[in-house]
Amino acid sequence: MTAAIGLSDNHIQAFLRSSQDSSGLLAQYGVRMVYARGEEIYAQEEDADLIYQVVSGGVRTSRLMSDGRRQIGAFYYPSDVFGLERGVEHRFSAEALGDCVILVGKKAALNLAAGHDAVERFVSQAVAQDLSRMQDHLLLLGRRTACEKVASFLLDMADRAKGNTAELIMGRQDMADYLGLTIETVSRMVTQLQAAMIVEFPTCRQFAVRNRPALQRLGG
Amino acid sequence: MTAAIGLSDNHIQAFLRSSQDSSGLLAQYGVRMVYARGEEIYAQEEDADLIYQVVSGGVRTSRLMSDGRRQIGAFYYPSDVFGLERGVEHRFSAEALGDCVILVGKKAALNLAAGHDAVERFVSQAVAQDLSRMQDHLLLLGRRTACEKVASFLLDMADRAKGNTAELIMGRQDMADYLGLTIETVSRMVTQLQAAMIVEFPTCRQFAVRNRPALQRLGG
DNA sequence: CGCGTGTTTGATAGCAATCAAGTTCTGTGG
DNA sequence: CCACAGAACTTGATTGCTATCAAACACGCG
Repeated sequence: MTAAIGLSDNHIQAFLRSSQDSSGLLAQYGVRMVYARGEEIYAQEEDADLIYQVVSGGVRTSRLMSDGRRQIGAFYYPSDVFGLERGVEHRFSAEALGDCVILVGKKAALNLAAGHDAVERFVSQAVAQDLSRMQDHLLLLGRRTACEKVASFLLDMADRAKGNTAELIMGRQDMADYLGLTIETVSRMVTQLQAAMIVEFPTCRQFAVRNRPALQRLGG
Repeated sequence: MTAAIGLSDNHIQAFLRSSQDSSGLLAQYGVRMVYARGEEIYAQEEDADLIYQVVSGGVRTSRLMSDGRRQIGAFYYPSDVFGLERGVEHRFSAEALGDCVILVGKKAALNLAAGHDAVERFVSQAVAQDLSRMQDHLLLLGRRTACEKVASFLLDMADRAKGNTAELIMGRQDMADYLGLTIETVSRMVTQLQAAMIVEFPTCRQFAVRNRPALQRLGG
């Protein structure tokens, strides 16, 4: 799983533990939890001031409408912090994409243990990242075509993996619910991008970027 | 303008100034600025740690793609705080919808003047609201039909005005760019909702909710 | 009153959803 | 190791919603 972004578990642990900045906060004071594929990490209506950080595996946040339509809010990879979006009442739930390890900490407890400032820096940095990603997501959903959505998504995944190849930790349905498309349309666009020699999928969960400029023209 | 949400400027001033909570922070320590209709409050690439609060009038945040497509991130009404979305680099710009008055404060200066805790409470509350609204917006853009989008929007506007009537501070193009639709489709859906006796538009900027349950069934 | 901007309405086209099979992949048990 | 069942993915045919193109209509303002 961690191989998907090109880092070993050891590297990530080292990074999470580094105390130069506040990014190791949860590694020091959080509780380590293990979730199985599909398991719920928190529910749509539950309320608590918990902060989460991915160690290995991946997480999605999602919201289900009464008629079954679903929107995925974001995908989180190792080192990403999530669970911040639940202010007064939170509206999205979080689920494990595959088997994964998550660090969990209570904000109030972290304040006591690590100091108010460190927690604030930690949280506000995570919030800034979340807001920024969410803005990109808004533009994607509102103003891009199906082809652009998929291109943009693959570009984003490749960038997170810091390379031209990446392993997708989610299936087509999750991609569709993130992009505001149907599973069939996602599949067709992937086929189309492959036919255009822009990306290559050895398997449906792995891909390589073959023509990055073209991909950027579509999705950047 | 302030009449749009059913509060006089005096009421708003009183509210903004109240020192029981941190909501009067900018009223005490911020600078009062006046912007004309359409004027830019901050640009897409500019970077500064300024916080803004609407006193009267309204504000939109928007992002423009190179080919002219535009996505509006949010609309802000009197007492709303904005400008928080610009973490590392901010991607949206903010413009005045009509002539409006805005309070502006530098975060660093506010920390000195009002204390770290007060500023943090102020900011984190505003961030929570922003995140929550943004999540609703994501669902709206990704998984709702044109009719549902417009219904949801009108419901939201009526709720913000705390009543069954409201004055829209934005035109059809702004609505369209917020909802991820074209101006023609927005217009058609408004006509349709009117024909169904669900809402009524005396003028294109004013409306009354006639059948709230029906509107909620569509947009809730 | 006439112009310009903003909105509505109409006709048509096109993209993505839906409905419907196939095909590949994955995990399990023989 | 192979055979099989179920799930996930892909492909095809068709429909339908929303965009696009085009024109008429309202409203505010000089």
